[in-house]
Amino acid sequence: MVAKYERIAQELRSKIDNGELPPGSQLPVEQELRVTYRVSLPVVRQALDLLAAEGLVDRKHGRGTYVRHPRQRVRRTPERYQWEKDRVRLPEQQRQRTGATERDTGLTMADLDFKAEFDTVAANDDLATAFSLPIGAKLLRRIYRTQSHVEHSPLSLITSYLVYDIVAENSALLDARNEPWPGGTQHQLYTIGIELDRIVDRIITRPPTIEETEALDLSSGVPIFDLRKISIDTDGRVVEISDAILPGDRTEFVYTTKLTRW
Amino acid sequence: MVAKYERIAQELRSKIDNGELPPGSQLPVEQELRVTYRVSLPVVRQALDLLAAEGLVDRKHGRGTYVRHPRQRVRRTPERYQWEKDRVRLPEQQRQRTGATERDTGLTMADLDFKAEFDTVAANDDLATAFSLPIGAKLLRRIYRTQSHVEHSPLSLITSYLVYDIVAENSALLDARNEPWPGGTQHQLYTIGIELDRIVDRIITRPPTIEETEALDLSSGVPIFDLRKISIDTDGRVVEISDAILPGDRTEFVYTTKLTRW
DNA sequence: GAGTGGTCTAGACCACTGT
DNA sequence: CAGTGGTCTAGACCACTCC
Repeated sequence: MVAKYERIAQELRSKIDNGELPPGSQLPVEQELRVTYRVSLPVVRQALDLLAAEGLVDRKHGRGTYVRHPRQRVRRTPERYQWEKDRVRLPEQQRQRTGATERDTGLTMADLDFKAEFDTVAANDDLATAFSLPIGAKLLRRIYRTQSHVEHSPLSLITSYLVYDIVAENSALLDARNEPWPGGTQHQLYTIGIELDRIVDRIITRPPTIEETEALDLSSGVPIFDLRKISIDTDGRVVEISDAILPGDRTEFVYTTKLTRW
Repeated sequence: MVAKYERIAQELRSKIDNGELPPGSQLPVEQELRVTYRVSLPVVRQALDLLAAEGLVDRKHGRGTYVRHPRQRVRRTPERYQWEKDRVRLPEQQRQRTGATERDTGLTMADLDFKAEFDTVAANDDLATAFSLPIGAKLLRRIYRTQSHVEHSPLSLITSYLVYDIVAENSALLDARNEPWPGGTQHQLYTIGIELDRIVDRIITRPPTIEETEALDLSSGVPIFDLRKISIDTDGRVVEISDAILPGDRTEFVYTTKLTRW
């Protein structure tokens, strides 16, 4: 026995697949579907909610239900890390020109709404393990919100952790008003004599929390990427951990693995 | 004005967060919540459905609603590619010992339910572009389902594409009955004189389709990873494209980027 | 103001799970 | 068989969007 709402969803799904309902087009309104399929309103709504959870349609209050456009994904590759490192030792004027976010998005600083907040926190179990520090160790936490006023651009929520005692050596690094810092974190670390040896990316996916949904303006059903970036210096020390929340429908990761020749 | 179902969800959410409702514990049944919050049943259900979509609880028909356990994630790293390549030129007996899946999961072939189906398809726009071939080019499509009878292990759905005219040189490669092939795809390619130079991983995330939900036994709200692996040989030719669907709650990717020294 | 989706009520009956 | 979640009805009223 297939449920009615499943059957309705199935029929709409195939109309979307075969192009009868192309991206951007409006689905029949709830009342109309109620009549066509001879069901009560909640059943129609259940079918549409299901399609929304699958990412096929967008429900817009007061306007209608629309077939979702496939999103253009912004590609993220680890080449950015080497690019950042190469910029560190350039003169400030050149470093200032553009940051990594602008490089990724193609937007200029004027289009971006940049916010940074700093505070200190005690390392929890998770962070302490990652840093190889005792639980409770003092960390500088930096929270970045990059928003854009122009549409269709990727946003992100980034939380970065640094070991407080290490970065306190340069007090300018403790003040959020110095952000955005020309040359980014790698240059900040450079000011206290730290050179990065490698960066480890760990990628997971999950449904967003309510806050993430709002901050990233996610449609219902869209999952998020949670990227943890671990920066390790030339002494093998973990010097920064950065957690980025990225919209799952606007992001793709590309990593190339070179194999040794026979 | 906060909706009632939102308020109920919020209250249950905090009880889960603060440990009052630990992982594995059962939530109050719908009827009980209906009384406690003085709302109708659909409202309670809406709240619980929301928590399920967020991945916080599992709804089990006929049994109750339970706080979900955080899943142990299986780590996927690109080191497996080099490992596979190194195995290619070992004697068959050693290659036979274990495959990549077993290496990843720690399970032996006896625990795994392995299925392979081969057919040929015409390259669509997407595949033709990736292979740098004309649309309609003949491809060998290989579909693998790896399931496990023991619990808590990762499953995957893999679709692999090879250029038909290239692999037809060794007719053994066209027959699904030769799977699982000791040494995997890299060894199969080796039999026709192909050596891989590099592998490009492209990772996206999205909600699962109905079929994927069933095949991977996903709880509601769990997104999936879609990993496209592009294998490029020493002549710079794309020789294999493999699309893997992986459960989002049981998978993590780890990639290390080595930076050049100053 | 008209059209649309969002929330909610107060029930009824069915399907699955475990004893 | 009892307990639980799954589906469905037939309404009512509210909130948002756009003209």
